[in-house]
Amino acid sequence: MRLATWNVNSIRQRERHVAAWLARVQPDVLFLQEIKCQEPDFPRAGFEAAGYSCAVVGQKSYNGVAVLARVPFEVIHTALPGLDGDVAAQARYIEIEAAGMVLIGIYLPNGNSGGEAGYQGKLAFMAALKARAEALLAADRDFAILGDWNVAPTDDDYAKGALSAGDALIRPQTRAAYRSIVWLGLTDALRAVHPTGKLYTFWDYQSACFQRDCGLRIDHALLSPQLAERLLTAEPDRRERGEEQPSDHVPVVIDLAA
DNA sequence: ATGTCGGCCTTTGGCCGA
Repeated sequence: MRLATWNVNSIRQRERHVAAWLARVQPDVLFLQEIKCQEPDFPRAGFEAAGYSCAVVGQKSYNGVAVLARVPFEVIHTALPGLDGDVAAQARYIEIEAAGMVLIGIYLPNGNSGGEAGYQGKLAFMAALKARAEALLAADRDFAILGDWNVAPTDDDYAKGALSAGDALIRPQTRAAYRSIVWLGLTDALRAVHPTGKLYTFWDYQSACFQRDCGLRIDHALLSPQLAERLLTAEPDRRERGEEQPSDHVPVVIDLAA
């Protein structure tokens, strides 16, 4: 079972990249973030022709998530249960059931815009996500949460100079909230496979960041305990960042046994 | 060197978000 997540920074700009990537990597389930369109404008036809069913949670201009899957699935939630306020109206969450698992795709608020209220929205999203994970653990479900978390969990997870001190991606409260989710008993798949050292999933378009490997690890896949026992590999696909007109994020691919 | 993208309105440039 191959799971993946990719912030594509506009699906209409990246349709060909995604189609080629599906053909090359053959994921069973791919979560997308920042599709930046409403559901009717999602270019589903090409993906469906390639054997991938699509579920889309879109909005105009910003945000937007989707899932493409070549295994049968059912959409369970299109918004994060328990979340209120402005951020709750944004297209940032999709939850499906597939192959006996609950699979969640998220686009967590960046938290650097909108002042302190914007940052509080990020924390509110993380609190509600923690509650959702707790509920799934209590129900003894196998689950994974994949997506753009907009959190660089430790100092190994961003290049020096890639972020300013006080950035919402590394604020202590941000990291504490991330840890509190992991510490429920989940496994950060990339770090389970690559425990130390530089490991990035995003390079800013500005200042030749990719050429200088001035990146961030902000796209994560967290696995519930029983799924973690099935973890085989977890890799960022850096190759995609070197393609023509790439997204600023690369896909993260997780392989589970059976 | 406030540097690059994407979307959209205020629309052929400026703004926001990232």
